[in-house]
Amino acid sequence: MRTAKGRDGARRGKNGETIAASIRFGPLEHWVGFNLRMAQENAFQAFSRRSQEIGESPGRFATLTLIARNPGISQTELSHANGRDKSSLTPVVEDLVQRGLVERKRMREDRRTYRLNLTPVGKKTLTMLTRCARRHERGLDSIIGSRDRTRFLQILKRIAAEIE
Amino acid sequence: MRTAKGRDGARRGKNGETIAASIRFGPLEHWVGFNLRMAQENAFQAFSRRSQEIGESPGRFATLTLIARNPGISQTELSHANGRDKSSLTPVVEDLVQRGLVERKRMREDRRTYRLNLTPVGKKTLTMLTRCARRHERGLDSIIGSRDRTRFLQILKRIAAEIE
DNA sequence: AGGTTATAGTTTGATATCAAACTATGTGAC
DNA sequence: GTCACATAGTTTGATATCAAACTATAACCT
Repeated sequence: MRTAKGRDGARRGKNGETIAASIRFGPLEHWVGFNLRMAQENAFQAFSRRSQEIGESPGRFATLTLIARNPGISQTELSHANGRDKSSLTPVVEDLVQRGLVERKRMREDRRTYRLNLTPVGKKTLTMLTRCARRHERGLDSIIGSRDRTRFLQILKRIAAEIE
Repeated sequence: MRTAKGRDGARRGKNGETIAASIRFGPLEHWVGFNLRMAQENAFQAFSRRSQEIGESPGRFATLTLIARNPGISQTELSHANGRDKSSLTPVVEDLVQRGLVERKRMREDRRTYRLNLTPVGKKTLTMLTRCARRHERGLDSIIGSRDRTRFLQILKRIAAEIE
């Protein structure tokens, strides 16, 4: 076990174990890009664990929410709203339809387009996932602190919207 | 062109185009997890475009920086520091060694472990990538604003460290 | 109508990632 | 010394993603 090899200072890896200590991050330490990635990936992993407890993939959550809130949404609209390429959505929708969470109908007016809607089963699943997400958010909130939360969220939104 | 189909309100997709408008995000709007993902992914894409201009993959940047700052680091230490599984690093290191950016030597004391170091070519590449990253950071800084930057960074670090 | 162009969704090929199984070395107990 | 166990790195198999090519419809212009 040669983790701390003479130098000192401890740090936590994503599974909570103490990692090699003594790692120098140099400029990464102070750069937003790197820390944004670390925060997002760790938060995503945490949510992933939670949603696996109820047997759903974490990526399904935003998809189901967007369908629930926008009944009849098309796949392309959905993929944009969710920040993914439309081609990524093909297998996801296929799976959701397969498992009876989502209903998919061709539009009359434009037979290229599908309309997506949640089935009752889909709504039930979304309810459970939403409970998961709320617990997850409570965890995040307690880390961020209620004083900074609004500002923090605003900055995240601005980054997503304005970075070029 | 049937993007805005009677409803209103505009929004920007990741390539800057106006997207379907009228999408309702429901609770996602106010949730940190979702907005963290959107911010990170858009920021990463932006950096990706920049680093492609100099012909390097964006993921190489953190890797090279960590090697530069921790000469002789092992692959496992590096993967932890970078928040990736050690197995993900195998092809990356192979590529970097192949292209002469990184030098890789077996340790005497422990012949399971490799030591990684930058070659002169690797250092030069890192210098260019660092310039890219600095431009990227300036973009982020101007979005965040200097008043909130420190606090924002601190929160990101706390999320990465504390979320479970 | 016919031809051009745009759009919705799928397919295909590439990349990045993880987790678990594996190989090889090393460490410690006895 | 030898056997059980731990560790460093690789391999393998699965997943998620993108981008570009493709199919089918639709819209528009003449």
